[in-house]
Amino acid sequence: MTTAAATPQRRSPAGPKAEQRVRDILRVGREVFAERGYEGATTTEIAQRLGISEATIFTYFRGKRELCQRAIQDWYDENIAAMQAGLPREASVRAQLEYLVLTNLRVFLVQGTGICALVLSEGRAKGPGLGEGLVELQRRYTAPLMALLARGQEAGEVRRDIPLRLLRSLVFGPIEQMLWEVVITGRQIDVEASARDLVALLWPALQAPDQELQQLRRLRGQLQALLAQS
Amino acid sequence: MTTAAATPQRRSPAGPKAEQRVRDILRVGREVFAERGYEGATTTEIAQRLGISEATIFTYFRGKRELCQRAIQDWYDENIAAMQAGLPREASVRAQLEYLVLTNLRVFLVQGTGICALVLSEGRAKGPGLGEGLVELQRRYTAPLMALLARGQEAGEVRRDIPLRLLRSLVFGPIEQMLWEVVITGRQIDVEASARDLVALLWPALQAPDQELQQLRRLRGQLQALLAQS
Amino acid sequence: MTTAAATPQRRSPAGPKAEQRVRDILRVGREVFAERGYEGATTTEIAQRLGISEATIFTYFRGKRELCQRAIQDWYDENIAAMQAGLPREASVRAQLEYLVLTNLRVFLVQGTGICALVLSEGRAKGPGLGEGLVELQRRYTAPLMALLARGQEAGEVRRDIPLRLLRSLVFGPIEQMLWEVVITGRQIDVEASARDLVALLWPALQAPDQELQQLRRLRGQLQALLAQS
Amino acid sequence: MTTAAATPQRRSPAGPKAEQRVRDILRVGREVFAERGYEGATTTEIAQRLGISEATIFTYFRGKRELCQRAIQDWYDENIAAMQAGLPREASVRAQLEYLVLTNLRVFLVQGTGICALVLSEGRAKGPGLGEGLVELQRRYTAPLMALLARGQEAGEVRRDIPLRLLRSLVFGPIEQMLWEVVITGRQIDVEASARDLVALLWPALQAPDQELQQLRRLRGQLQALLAQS
DNA sequence: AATGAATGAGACTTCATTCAT
DNA sequence: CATGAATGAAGTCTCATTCAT
Repeated sequence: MTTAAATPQRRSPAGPKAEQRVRDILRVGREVFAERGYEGATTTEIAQRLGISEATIFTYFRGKRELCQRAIQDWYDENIAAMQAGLPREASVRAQLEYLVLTNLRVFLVQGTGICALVLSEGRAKGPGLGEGLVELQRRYTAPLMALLARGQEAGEVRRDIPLRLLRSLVFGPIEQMLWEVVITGRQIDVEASARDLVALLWPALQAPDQELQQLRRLRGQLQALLAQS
Repeated sequence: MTTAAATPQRRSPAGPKAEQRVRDILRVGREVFAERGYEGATTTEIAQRLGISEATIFTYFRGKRELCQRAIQDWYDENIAAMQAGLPREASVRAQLEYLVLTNLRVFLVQGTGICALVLSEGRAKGPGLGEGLVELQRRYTAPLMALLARGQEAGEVRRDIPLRLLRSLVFGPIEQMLWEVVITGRQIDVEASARDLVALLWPALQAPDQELQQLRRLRGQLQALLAQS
Repeated sequence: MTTAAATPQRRSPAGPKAEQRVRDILRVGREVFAERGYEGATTTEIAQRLGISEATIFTYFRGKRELCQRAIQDWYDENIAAMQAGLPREASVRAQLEYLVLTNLRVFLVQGTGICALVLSEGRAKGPGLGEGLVELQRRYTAPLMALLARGQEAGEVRRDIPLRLLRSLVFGPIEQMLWEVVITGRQIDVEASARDLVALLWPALQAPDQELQQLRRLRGQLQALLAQS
Repeated sequence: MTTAAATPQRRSPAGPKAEQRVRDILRVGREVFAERGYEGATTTEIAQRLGISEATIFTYFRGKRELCQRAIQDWYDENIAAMQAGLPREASVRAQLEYLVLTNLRVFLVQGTGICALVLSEGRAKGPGLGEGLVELQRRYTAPLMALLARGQEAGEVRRDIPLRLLRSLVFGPIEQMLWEVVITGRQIDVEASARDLVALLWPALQAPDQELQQLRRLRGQLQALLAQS
């Protein structure tokens, strides 16, 4: 009796107008989820900000959860693209690192940390939460930095004796900390100076010890010269 | 004449049995809030896990918010105490730093990062949320590290040219990152090794540049000896 | 920066069907509040009597309090309008008074005294209760009688030496008493006869003493005539 | 199996101490019910004001309803007794009327109108409410006035052509109105002057028309004298 | 006799979601 | 396609009442 063919779910209508609708809802959805968190956000508010009916949202999305997931995904896609697009691949490793740090700071300071907090707090929800694809997104998000660090290692500018993961934490960790400080205290900061300072602070730790050794050898030479003079 | 008499507050019981109840509820409340976040947690679930009636919870706490606040505060109090109690004040600055890093990693890895995420995500809630006393708690939580860094500066072992705040971020940031990695990927790590590695990684960045100079001078002495031998 | 954005208000629907719903809910709400008092009434009962979901009530009203306030206001508006519409302004003061008394009796006997009791008992509630606009409504409700009494005073038919307030009490007081008797004992009364009787009873007390003097003078004339005949 | 003997409900312990407890609870219960209304009052508040446990209340009363009923009854008993005790039975009917009016005003103005409102609003509750014995209590409460009016009728000082019930309404109605005015507006009044004024206002309406005739006859005599002189 | 402690029942309210139009 | 209208399910919280101690 029951035909094997799945009922064609009449969701997500197609067409250029429809695409615009989807984009609008995603944009505002992102805003609201970022401001209020997943549970705190309501479809009512999203619909009201758009000036449309709540029901319309459900014409384009299967539910609140899906909308939120897609909003997060969109945010990642945008920022991953931006991160990769602007990277000055010809510059020095350190310069590229500065670019990535600066861009990361900007992403959050300009767009708010809401999405970040959203991901952090919803990513850990028990049961089948939002967090399905988050690991992969996070991986892609941090990919440019990972690649850069790898290139740095190859070039002998970044130490090889520490797992990349740990180095990544060393970079992203302080960034996040700085952001929370801004959020909590409300104090404004000079983004570019902060990026420069942070990289200056991190750079010695990232550098390869053998690199240090080379420096020391160079130093030894210099010292020899010095000693000769004294 | 008919001045508004304040509605009487239902006092929470105060006997010895009561104290145990309060502890139980706080313990389970902490669990659930950590797992689900403030909005996602329900008094129903807390009561069910305890095998008690929902009403009982409200006999001991004025409401969900108060329960959550006290759960967070409890968590902080416990860990602040633990952090200060075990600190080897006679050891070197670096050894003390290792202790703090290790303890922080343990705190979260053993107890879960839920509370941390809870604080992070609810701290930013609009309006008069949970975040009343959070700033102060956070300050007390980071106080041991701050004090240590300050002592390090006085001893000339930690660079003075960078604000303490930034140095703190440099320490806590990577810790948090490592924790997230554990949570997200589910991979276990060797806590003690990780702590050692992280400090080794951080130490050069924390050291005072003039300290480096001193090292170089010591190095020069050694080099002189070396040179003499060669 | 993260200023608390007002939570968006769920707007009540505004279509033509919606208006009917609002009217229905107000009608039944008035009934239930009248029967049970504010605290005693439940949204559950109102919804059940209407055969709708409780949630529907909250689609149209912000809450129980608002529903009750609007129900009371509606009741007042209806009756104030009715009172003023039917007043025979060309008739004698006494005839108009009879009309007002009769209408008042009818208002309560037909619609029940519930709303009246509701207003009386909730008007005194501690704190910011329902009683916000009640004083004003009550003023408007008694306005026709007050105006009539004032006109009576100007026309020399109502005594001027007593504050209007007291005269008003003299009229409304017994009306209310009669109503309670009906309610409590359940005995039916002849509304029109009662109104006539009550006015007959009140009239001497309302009349101006100098008016009495005039009557006595008239009487004196009649007496003179009488005396002459005797 | 089930013995016919009713289980002896172990309620209302006896003894002199117990009686004091009952009195205390009734006293405070009256206060709270008067302030908050039946639904608004809580056993919690009553217990707290007494400094005893909630459970104790239920040792002496079967439940909230019973407590409230007995509190109301007590109030009536007290005031009925007071009303009858102080009545100057030797004075004129009018003087006795003034006493009753004054006492009624005092009862409410001193003790608050809470109980009055309580009776009014709970007396009409649907189902088996508090209102069981209220009719009888109300009858006894108004008995002194009824008796006085009856004596007045016998003495020819109060008109006989109007049912006593209506005359009673004529007296109590305005009293109640005045009270509500005091409660609502919060304005203080001179109780004794108000009582005098009200009786002065009512007296003509209460007087027997044949009494009036007698007055007119007396007047006629006086008029004759007057006419003779003129 | 008094109470500390617990709770069942039920209140108001919110919100994601559905469906006929 | 968009939506007005309705609602089931669930949430937080209150309170009269019971019972072992």
